[in-house]
Amino acid sequence: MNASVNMPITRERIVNASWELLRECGIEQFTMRKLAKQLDIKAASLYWHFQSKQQIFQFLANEIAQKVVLSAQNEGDWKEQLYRFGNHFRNQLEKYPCSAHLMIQTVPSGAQYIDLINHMLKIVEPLPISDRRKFSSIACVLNFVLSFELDKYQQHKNDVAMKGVRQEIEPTVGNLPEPLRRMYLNGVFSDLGSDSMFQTGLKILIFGIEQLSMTEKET
Amino acid sequence: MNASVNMPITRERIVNASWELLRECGIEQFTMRKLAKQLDIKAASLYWHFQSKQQIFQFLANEIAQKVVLSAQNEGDWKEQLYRFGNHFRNQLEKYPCSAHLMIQTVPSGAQYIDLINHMLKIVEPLPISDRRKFSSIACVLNFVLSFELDKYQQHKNDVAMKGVRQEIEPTVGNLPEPLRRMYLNGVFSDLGSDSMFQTGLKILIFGIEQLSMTEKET
DNA sequence: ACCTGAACACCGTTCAAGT
DNA sequence: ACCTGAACACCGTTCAAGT
Repeated sequence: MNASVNMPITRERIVNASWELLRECGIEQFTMRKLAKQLDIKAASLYWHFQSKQQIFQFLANEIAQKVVLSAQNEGDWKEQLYRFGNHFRNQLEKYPCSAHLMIQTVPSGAQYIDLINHMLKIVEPLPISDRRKFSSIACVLNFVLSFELDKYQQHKNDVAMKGVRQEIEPTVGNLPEPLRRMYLNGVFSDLGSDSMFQTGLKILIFGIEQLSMTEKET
Repeated sequence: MNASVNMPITRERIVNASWELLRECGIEQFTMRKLAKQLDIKAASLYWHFQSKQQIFQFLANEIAQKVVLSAQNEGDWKEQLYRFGNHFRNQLEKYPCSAHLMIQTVPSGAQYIDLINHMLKIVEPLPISDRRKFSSIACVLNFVLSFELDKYQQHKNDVAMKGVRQEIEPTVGNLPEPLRRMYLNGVFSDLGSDSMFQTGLKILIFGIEQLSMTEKET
């Protein structure tokens, strides 16, 4: 598959091939044997460079975290920063296949992951709330962005699975309960992973964090 | 394993055994062969009752969704309702093993899942915002609760994996960056899946949704 | 109708052996 | 140091055959 015939196998080449394989097959079809084939070696050879499949995934997740932190920029007050960061984070996730899956499956022990958390903590640092609440706040944002991408991936998978099998879902529209039915007919579901939905969610979170700080101040 | 020697295999018995197996092994070790062994039958037999492992998972997820909707009660204004529902949802998820995993992996096509969405939509129905924003709002809440349980599960897995290997994490505390270091020393991480963290997250979301409605009204 | 034996086409991982 | 052959201990799923 790979053009390079005799280039030595490096960690970097394995990582590149992994991204390619993830893009082609998705994470559930990602296989050590397929990965090896892509590099024109045998599966067993991979274990000289990485001690397990899980470790490869960890490495990929760390790479994403690193990219996110490195290319992030902080300007403006905490609200602007958090808003910008949310969007930036999402943009980065979209560049890598299965990125959200990788980050969720991963134990957040890598240095890059820690940097990511810390970067977010610094944004909410000036807020007049307890450390616990700061942490809760950024956990919300992090989980929101990740699960947003996760949902989009799931939905895309459903879409390709349902290809042409629309007749199985169409008849059920009739007995959808209200208000779901109305929303479905208004096409609310067609923009399930859309940008506007993301912006709304992020807005909710930032509004909420702001409000949390304000009520805290009073007490 | 099961006491019943000659009871016929029913869908219900398979489902019960599945819950048991999930509780014992977790979702990643859930195996058709193990499930069969628990019922004193062969793996192949399961395929007469369910067409695939995925379908069993779907069924379990639907069962959770159903329980959540059925035992939910709506009192008070939308804020109270949403707050109560968030807690109720989480309580139900905690009763079932791997519940969040099941619900995330699942395609939200089952009637029970639809009822769940619809139940939440009804709560935010009186809000003066567009349908799209209503949908975004409840998606946020849903994802929050699910990813909260997901994180807790992950963290628990890490804990048992790290059992007695503390010395590998302890030395790194020294070079944790600020403000993460301070928070770690203050024990913020010890209550990672705690109730107070959940309440804070939920509060943020509800505050945020409220704020969203207020700014919408102005325009 | 319901269950099983036996197989198929895979997995991740290990390890002695090769170069 | 780096790679492979061959195996181990599994998977989910199918299907002819049994009762």
